[in-house]
Amino acid sequence: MTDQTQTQKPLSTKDRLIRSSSELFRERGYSGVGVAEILKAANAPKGSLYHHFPNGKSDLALAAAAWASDGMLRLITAAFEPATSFRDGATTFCHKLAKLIDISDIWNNCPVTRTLFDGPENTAFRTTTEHLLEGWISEVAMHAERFGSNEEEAKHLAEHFFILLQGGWELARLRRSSNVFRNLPVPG
Amino acid sequence: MTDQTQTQKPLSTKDRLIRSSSELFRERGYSGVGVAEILKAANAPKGSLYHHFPNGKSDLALAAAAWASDGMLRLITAAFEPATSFRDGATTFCHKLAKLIDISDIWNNCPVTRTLFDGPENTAFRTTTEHLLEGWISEVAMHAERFGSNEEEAKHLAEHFFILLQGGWELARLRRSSNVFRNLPVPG
Amino acid sequence: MTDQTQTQKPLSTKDRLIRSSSELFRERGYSGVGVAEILKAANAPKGSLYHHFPNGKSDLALAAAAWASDGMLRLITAAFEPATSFRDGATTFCHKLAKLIDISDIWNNCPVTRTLFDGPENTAFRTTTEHLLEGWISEVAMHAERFGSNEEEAKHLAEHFFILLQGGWELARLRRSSNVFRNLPVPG
Amino acid sequence: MTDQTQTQKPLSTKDRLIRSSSELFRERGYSGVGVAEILKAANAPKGSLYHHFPNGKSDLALAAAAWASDGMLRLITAAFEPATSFRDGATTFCHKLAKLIDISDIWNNCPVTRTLFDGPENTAFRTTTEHLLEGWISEVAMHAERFGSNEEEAKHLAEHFFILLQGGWELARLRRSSNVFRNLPVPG
DNA sequence: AATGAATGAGTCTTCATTCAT
DNA sequence: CATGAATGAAGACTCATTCAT
Repeated sequence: MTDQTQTQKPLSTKDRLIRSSSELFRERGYSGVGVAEILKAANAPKGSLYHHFPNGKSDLALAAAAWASDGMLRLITAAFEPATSFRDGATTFCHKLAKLIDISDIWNNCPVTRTLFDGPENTAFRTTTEHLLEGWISEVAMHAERFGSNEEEAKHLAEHFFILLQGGWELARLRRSSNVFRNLPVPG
Repeated sequence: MTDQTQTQKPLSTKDRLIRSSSELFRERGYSGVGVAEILKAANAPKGSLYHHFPNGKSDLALAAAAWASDGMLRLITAAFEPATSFRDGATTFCHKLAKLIDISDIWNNCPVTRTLFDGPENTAFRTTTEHLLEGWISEVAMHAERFGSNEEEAKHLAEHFFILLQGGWELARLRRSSNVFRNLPVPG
Repeated sequence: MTDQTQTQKPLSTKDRLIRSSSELFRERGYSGVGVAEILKAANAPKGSLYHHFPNGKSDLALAAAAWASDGMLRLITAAFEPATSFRDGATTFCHKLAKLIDISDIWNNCPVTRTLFDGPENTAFRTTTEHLLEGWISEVAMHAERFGSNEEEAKHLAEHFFILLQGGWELARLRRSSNVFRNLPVPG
Repeated sequence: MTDQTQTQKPLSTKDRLIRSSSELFRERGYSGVGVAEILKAANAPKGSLYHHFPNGKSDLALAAAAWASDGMLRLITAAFEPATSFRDGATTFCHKLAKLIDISDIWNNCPVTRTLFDGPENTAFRTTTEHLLEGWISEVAMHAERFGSNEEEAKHLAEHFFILLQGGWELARLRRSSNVFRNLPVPG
């Protein structure tokens, strides 16, 4: 359904690095994952990382977060586009996310905050984090407007939903249960 | 009113270790803080950490999270006890937290998740995290019951509030603004 | 007058590699310069170094030192040929060198010792170093004979001058002043 | 005769690091020696270097150069103090140095320039290099004054001698012969 | 209870080189 | 000749912990 999952031909080293590291960072955070581990998971040789990502681990984390963020945007689209109302879209999104969590534990963490909030505190990390997460919010806001909200309302709805999503991830991790998302008090 | 703030006499080495590390862990996460840095911040001699905390950094992180969690519990009590309704208490809490964030950036992170979710994945960490955070939830639920909710409703209210709090911390960090808490859509 | 300076047409990749690396090696020594940096300075593609210099960096260093040594020989000739005495030639040489140092810092290092004494200790490096530097000495000795010295005297004069030159480079670097060469106690 | 050589009791880890690295740096230059090699030569564990020298290799190089420079100062004193004239002292120094070169090849390089001129180009390295080498020059100048030179003459004599010493090291290395020093055209 | 040296596994990164195209 | 991906050994350095005093 998406390039991310349907690809059949073997992935390039660069793509393997992005995907493997994305999963690892999401699971254990930027500082919790070593370069050696990433290389092993991606089945890539040591120096190859620095060919594709001159700044090494940090460059890779930025790319990994961006890639994972794309996945979230697709999930948002898949939930909200066919919906009949904002609340309907939000609820669908939560159930889809819960299902993904059940399938693979890595979904039980925000790929962006887990990867980038735990990283070095530099401009590149801040800028990318803002760009990606504000992208989620404006995407959701766009759907809210589509369902009749004015710009102001849409913005608030989207931010509210974002807060629930992030907080939901924390409670879901604490409770080790995807049901947190199934019961999320979604606005609308 | 509390040991945490009123103490005048010089703190013991152990207490200095707990407080200093608590701030550092909250700011940069478990893996983001080195033992050397903690010792320097606490002005504690090299080997002294292992005298008070035989298991070293991880023991200290558990103690630091517990100490910081106590501070949050006191903040909950201070907000909800004199309140006239759950919503009133929740709103007061949010404003108090926003003020603390304005005073010191370290409040702009959940001291427990930042310290323990980023740490080693072992039983002690899981158990302590659950104990501390569920403690927050049941404390809030207790106040909800006090304001008339039945047990079931109170539990939901408290969980909802917990989710908003955790999600609020993420958005506040993204936006670098304590106003996120002043505008939090508190339930009640 | 020389290929080295008058060439107008664009240099070949090989020549660009030799010139760029020669400057870099002279500035920072063999181990102080990375292959990547040389390729960037020469604007040469990655694998191209190994096309022209099968043994890579070390081959290139040998060629770079030889090229730079030629420049020194030309400087010797330019100073001693029109001179009226050995001392006159030596003094002229020192002033010419001082001027070059003022123009570009790279002249403030012996291109041969800086490039080859700092390199791998193998036969090729030793042989080339000897060949180049003894070439300087016999060139100077040749001029000494031209001015009337017998073979023995000429050899001593040339070695003495060589020692002053090498030592001068060290003191000039220490003092960061080309005047060291203007005041060199030249023999003759 | 000196602390440097007469010590009988086992050296501390720190001293072993300084002495071993001093020899290695003098032989192959700052960039030519790896930390692992130093640790092996000093029989010291990995982390121990950073306990004694917080800035690692560069700190160690500064200490090693200072230690070796002390040795040179002692050699200067031993040659000039009992001398009957500057030229006598200078000649004695050259013969002593030649003997040391015959005993151990490491003496056939200036311990300071080889260690520090090849290192990172920062203020600490520049300052230390100047301090140490100007120390040699003023020590020699002091002896020149003792033998009757006025301040100006003494300074020139010392600089001249320094240049011959440094240049001598280069020619001695090129020729692989300590006789260069035995025939050095010492001033006086 | 305090101290600072010792320890070595582990960190990320750079290196010169080789390979396939 | 040119290109850029691949390669892994080696680079310097940091880490939490242990030990002897």
